[in-house]
Amino acid sequence: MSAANMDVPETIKATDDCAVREVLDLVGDKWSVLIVVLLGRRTHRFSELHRAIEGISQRMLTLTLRALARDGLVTRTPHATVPPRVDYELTELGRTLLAPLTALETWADTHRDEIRAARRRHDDALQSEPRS
Amino acid sequence: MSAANMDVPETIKATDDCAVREVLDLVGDKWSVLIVVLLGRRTHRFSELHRAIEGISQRMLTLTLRALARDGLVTRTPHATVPPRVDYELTELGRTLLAPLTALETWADTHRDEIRAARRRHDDALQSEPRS
DNA sequence: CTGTATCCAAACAGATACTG
DNA sequence: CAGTATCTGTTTGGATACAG
Repeated sequence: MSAANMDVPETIKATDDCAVREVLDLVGDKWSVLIVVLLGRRTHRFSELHRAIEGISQRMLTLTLRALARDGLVTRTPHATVPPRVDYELTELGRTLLAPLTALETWADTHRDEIRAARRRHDDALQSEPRS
Repeated sequence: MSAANMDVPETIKATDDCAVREVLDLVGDKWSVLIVVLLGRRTHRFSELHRAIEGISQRMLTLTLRALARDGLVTRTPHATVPPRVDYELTELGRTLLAPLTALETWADTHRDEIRAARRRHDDALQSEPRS
């Protein structure tokens, strides 16, 4: 825990003091974490990312990278070559995010089956007792 | 890490093998983590959550709770009293999520200022060199 | 190659009114 | 009290065409 839990305020404002919300606003979208994880492995250029992340559109890749750069998680390095080439790399700040992200990933790996089981159980229950 | 990182596949499919994506699909929305954190403190009833989470609509609270219940993260316990009363509680699975969530929260707390600084720096740079 | 611009469809989310 | 139903506005994201 981050020191003592302060006062443990009874009321939480989503837009306010909640730190988790901030992270989620940063990387809670569809593609950010994938990009961060990929860049955690090594520097990638635009087209590499585009190929690596199956299903992402050019538009979303651009937008997501721009947001990550704005938040100081990745750097954008254009090379004045022909053809042009742009490298994306994790910043120091971005690299620090890898650890907690990995923790989440581990959790997902560990409990993936439980979640699926719970979901099946829940959905089955709806089938057997749609008796209002 | 969850054992050896497999093959470290070069290509990641967003809908596929990425475990992080699964967690984010679970709690990556606007309200889920807040609810999980609140329920991590103690059991809450519907109206308590509604009051505690400033800004959430009844609709979103219902939908989010339903999703969390479906994924096996919270339990829903209706009491046949007058007036009716429904208690929401974290499941064992839900409680295991608190740790990685806290890790993220800590990260956010720690780096919040850096992010804001990076954002300002970035936005200022756009002001000073809109020279195409 | 690395984007931008535009258009459009679907998902998301709030407000409000109503029900058991 | 604890929802459900509906309607609507906003946001998100893909497809496509085009540009430096």
